[in-house]
Amino acid sequence: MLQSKIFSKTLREDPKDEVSTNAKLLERGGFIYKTMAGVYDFLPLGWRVLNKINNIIREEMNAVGGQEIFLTAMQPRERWEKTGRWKLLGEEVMYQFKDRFGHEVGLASTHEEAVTEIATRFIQSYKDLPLAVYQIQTKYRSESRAKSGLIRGREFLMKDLYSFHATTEDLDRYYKLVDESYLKIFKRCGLKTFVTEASGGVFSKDFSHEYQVLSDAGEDKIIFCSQCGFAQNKEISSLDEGGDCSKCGNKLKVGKSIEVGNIFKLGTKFSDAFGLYYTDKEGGKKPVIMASYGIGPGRLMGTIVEIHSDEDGILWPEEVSPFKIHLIALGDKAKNEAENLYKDLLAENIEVLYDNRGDKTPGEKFSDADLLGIPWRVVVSEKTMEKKGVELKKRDEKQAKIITIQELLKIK
RNA sequence: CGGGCCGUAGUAUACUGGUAGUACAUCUGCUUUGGGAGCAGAUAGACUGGGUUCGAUUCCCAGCGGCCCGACCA
Repeated sequence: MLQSKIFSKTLREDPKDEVSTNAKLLERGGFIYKTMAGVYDFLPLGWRVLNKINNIIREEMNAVGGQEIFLTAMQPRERWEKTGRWKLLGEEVMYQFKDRFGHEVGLASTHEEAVTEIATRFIQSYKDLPLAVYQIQTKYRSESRAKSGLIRGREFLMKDLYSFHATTEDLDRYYKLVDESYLKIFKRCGLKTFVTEASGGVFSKDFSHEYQVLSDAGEDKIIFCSQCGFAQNKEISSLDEGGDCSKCGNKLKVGKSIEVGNIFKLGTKFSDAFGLYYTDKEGGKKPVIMASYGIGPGRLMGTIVEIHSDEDGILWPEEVSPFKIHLIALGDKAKNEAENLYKDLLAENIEVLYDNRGDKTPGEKFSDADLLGIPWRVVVSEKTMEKKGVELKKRDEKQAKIITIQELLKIK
């Protein structure tokens, strides 16, 4: 991609109406644009990052047998009446309105109702189980207070996986599988998460589990053991800071954290409401046992910025970076050389953002490179041409080195 | 939803009861090219509505919008 043509521009100053690191850096870098509080547009760079994250999630969801689907945001009131949540969620987070024919519709803030209703058509026998479906889809929530950029919005992307089981044993087996899958996802996104015990809600006396990333930008508080990884949400925990970890004896700490994902056993709440039953081997009729598993890709993106940034800008972990290489041409004399290198990199299928802007000074290009946070910076200039190579610098290192173009093309 | 702070060019900021200045960005020309470059010129701005006033961007009220704290968070 040519930086001179990109549908965004970097800003020199922090936007005055943002305080959180992720919002400031993502807006300054031109990754996102704010349409209203808690509602952000994704511009080319941001959309690339978001899709990198989504694809990591897809790979891991497919690996645990998830089938990707895409459900509607707009849904009729009647569906939500089955669980009594039309009123409940309407009073809290759900956008509801009448269309011009007077039909009452709502924008889904979650999809248990939808997926359970659909499942009643396709799950009838124990032979249809287990089953897992997921989507990456836009959710709407009328949050009383949007905050912290991408961390808490009113329109946001969510990956939601729903699993259906004949027995609690099978649900437990799959729950564990998804837990491992989630840890892979967050690791690939460059995040260290604490699997945190949290309230299971009114329908389960088990814990649910949240994936928490320690960060001052977070709105949750967890008590955790940095040695063995045990963690509980402070909302439900009776443990105290400085106490001993019951698992390993280490001292417990308390910290603010961002919830980037959660997994939750639903039991038969939705199956009962929609009449989702299956016939077992003996011919008996039984409710399907369900669980749901969420990850917010946009929130994940914001969290990555909170964790991986310095005073100059973002440091994208390689797997989610919008590009692998940021190629910078300095000066007219280096233009042809840089142009050729750009083509060579493209031919090798290396993702490269090429700063071909002719009217920017070196300082501005370097500052932009630091802000955008692409892991590898490659400079072509008169100086590097004299040395018969190009300059390579990692975003998280101070020192640059000169390497040959042949070496560069092999870095993949 | 309660409380606080705040709305001035694309961005960030000044000053002002007599219609607004600076920097960056943008455009033109020339120069320049290793950490936000120089000269000359150009374009561009008071959230909305009401009130006070001869006159309001400025003062007052309301609305709308943004951020922060708190409550809430399927």
